[in-house]
Amino acid sequence: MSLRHALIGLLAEQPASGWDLTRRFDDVLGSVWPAGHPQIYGELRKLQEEGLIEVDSEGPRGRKAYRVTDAGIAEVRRWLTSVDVDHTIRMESLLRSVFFWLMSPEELAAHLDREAEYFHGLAANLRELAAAKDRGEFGYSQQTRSLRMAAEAGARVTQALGDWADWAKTAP
Amino acid sequence: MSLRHALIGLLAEQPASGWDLTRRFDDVLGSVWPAGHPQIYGELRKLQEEGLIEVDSEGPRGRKAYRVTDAGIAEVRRWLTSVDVDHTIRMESLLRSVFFWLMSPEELAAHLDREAEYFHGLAANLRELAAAKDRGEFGYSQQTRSLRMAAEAGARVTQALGDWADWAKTAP
DNA sequence: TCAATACATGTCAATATGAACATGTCCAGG
DNA sequence: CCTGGACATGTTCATATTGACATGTATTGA
Repeated sequence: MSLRHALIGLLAEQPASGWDLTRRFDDVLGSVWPAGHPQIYGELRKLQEEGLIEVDSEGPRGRKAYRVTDAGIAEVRRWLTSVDVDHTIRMESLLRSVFFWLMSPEELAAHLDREAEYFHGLAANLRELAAAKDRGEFGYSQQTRSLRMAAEAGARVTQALGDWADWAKTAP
Repeated sequence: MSLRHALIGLLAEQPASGWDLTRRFDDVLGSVWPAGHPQIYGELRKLQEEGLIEVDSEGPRGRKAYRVTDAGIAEVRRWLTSVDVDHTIRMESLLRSVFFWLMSPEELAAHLDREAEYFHGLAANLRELAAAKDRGEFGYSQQTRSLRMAAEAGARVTQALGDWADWAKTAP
């Protein structure tokens, strides 16, 4: 389970509330690790009980911002450096491709058109995001450089999938 | 939830038991949609109750092979043609990249080396599988052609990730 | 013949995930 | 003033997923 480490990692950048983290998951991590607010609030409580994070400040409307502890940093670093990567790539697009033979040629062509459009569009967005980071629009912090690498990975993967859909349309 | 449709889809190729399906998930679908046998047996029972599959034959050691029904075919086709694709790509490799800044340069370099090796190796395997299919080693059925397309997608995505890891090693 | 291995199905408990419901606060604009 | 929208946190229920445990059968090779 990577959610806890992702939360600690995000808090290592800066203190944030459950609400903040929910939005960051929506924006940044939603496409690779979705998490709704019920899961996030629950996990934050557990992390606090375990001493990996602590309350940083309390704000208006019951807002509670958390901050990472030394133990939390150690834990996320242990995860990054000592825990084997789970290389499962859970992707419905790919799962469906195993069952393309159950679609008519027309249905398949329409499906591949939609997929190609989606992936090429996403790839373009990610390339633009990467270019903006290269232009320095987000500064040059270590965190930004990591996000730059993540954007590059996303751009390459979605480009590959868009190209694949184009290829599949013309495949034997 | 795609598990039920994946099970129906696999049964549409040929009747199979829970055991058979567990192995096919391990072999073929495990890297894009993992499922352990408890989940599979449970889902088969539900699918049978709903009339989407039925028992085809019973064999030694309590083996029960299922076969898809017309309703099952209709349901998987409905999924393929009418249900929006969930484009979430759940991938721990990519999630971790957002937190690379928490690793030392040496740790990161070692990590990227391992990732590059893993993805390039997997890409090579998938390309060889695709080539074997192109040589006709698995026949030329519609199902084989779909698996050929799936292998192509896997090869392109893993190649892109391997290339990305190489790129990231030299990134600013 | 006996033991190891592969076959085959299942339950149970714990955890993860997602959708819906519930509650209340702050702030901006009419 | 008051109302709608964004902020903020939670619970509850249903379902999905994983890992551990449990049971027993057929086959193969020593």
